Amino acid sequence: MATIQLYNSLTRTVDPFVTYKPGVVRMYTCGPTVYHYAHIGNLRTYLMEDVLDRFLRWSGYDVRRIMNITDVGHLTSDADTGEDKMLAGARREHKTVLEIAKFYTDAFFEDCRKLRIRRPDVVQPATGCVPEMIRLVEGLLEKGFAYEAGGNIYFDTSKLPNYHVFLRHREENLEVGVREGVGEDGNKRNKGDFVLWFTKSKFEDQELKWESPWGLGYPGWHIECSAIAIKYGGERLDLHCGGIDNQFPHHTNEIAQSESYLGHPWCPQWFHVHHLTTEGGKMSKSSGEFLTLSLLEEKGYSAMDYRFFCLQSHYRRSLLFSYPNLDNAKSAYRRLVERVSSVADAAGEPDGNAVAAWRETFASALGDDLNTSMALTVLYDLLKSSETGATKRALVASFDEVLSLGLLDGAAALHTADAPAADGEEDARIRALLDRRAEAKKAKNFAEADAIRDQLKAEGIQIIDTPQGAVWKKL
RNA sequence: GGCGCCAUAGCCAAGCGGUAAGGCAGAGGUCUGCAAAACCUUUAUUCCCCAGUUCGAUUCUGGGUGGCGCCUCCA
Repeated sequence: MATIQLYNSLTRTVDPFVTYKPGVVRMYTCGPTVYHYAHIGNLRTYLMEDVLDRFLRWSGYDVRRIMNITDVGHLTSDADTGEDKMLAGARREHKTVLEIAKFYTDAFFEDCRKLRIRRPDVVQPATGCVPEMIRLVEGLLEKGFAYEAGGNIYFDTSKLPNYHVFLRHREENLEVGVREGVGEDGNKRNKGDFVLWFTKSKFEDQELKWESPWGLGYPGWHIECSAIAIKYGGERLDLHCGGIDNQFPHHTNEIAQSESYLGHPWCPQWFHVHHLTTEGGKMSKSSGEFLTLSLLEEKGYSAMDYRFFCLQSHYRRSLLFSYPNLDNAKSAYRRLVERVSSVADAAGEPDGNAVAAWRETFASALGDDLNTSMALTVLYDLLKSSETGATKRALVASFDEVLSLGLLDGAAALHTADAPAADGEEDARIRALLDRRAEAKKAKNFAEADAIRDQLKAEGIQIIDTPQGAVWKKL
């Protein structure tokens, strides 16, 4: 197993990757809040986590990736004045909360499918784990880490000697209500305290409520991840992932809850993906153009163009999204697939030694804090090298288990020229036009030849002239 | 107010103590009736600025400047 190093947000250094049980990775990745479509910034995080997941598997680890689906309890504010996001979405679309959740969960996984993101081994909606959350809150109350105030249960952050594990915040410097619309909750004993369970909310029309020892209510946001992570990942998690903005308060609160409940350290390694930004700053659903994968597709970009765009950059750097930048990735991806297609059908046996050596180079690029940009360079170097076609083909297939760029599939799709398209009639019509163009060229009637070329181009069909004659492909 | 991250060619982006990877775009070439596609060649005397450490700094330290994020909706 090659050496793997990852930046750890807890230690703030690049550390050797370790697991509690050798060879086994329990990996938790915060999932989407399903009250709206995911934007491409959200998707970047899942995409980079997917590369990590795939790379660990490729390296021989037995990985279990767990993901929650937030379909309840994610408030627009953590004070008890907050409105539930799911409820807001439901109101917007005149549907029930669960209908909304179902619809957007499906939409989310459809985006993931297009982006070739492996489906996590465990996908758990929060609404399916309420008893586990209640048990966790009970445990925290028993151990004295939580208190009841004004009908809600709060976590008492003053009970922890080191609550701010990621950032060196000092309690007195925290500003309450930095963002617009966030009010102060008078029930809290300390500024950092947060709600574990609500029974009282100013939004009494909360649609989903559960019976609990404290009355009819619903869970706070942070408790769902602790409950789901412990249920499926056990008491010792190896790796916890998420967007950088979740470092505080969400992940900080998760650690506080989980470790207080378990009574021992919980997860030693934290992987945070930085933001996709636009010229105006951080991408959000409310401001500016709402950039979804579907929108990119409408504009002529494929999911793989976007995946390539993300892979070119490092997960721990913010990435500037712009259409010119995406155009850049689009043509780079197209050309990459073009190059791969030249070895896609290579016959013969790959050279075992060469395969091992290239795999090692590839592994050390990704093992160095998931340097995807460098991994792509290894791919380019391979394609440029003097290795045989069979060796290249085998390695492209291997690398693509991690990169998941659909390289060989994409290359196969380019071969419409050789293999007639499924629609034989269409193919025959185009071939007839190509023959007419060949005749025209022979007769030096270039005006007609060019007219045919322009006509096909207008239909989205590109003519490629080869020494053996013209072939075509769809653009 | 506090806590962090970042600054490398026209653009994206690696490298992080030994003299600037890779990709896109651009330029030149091969091919072509002309194109397109493909392929080949080429593109930073220099890494935001100023000090310091060092034989040597894009890389380390200090100080600036600029951009971004977090401080209870956020991936």
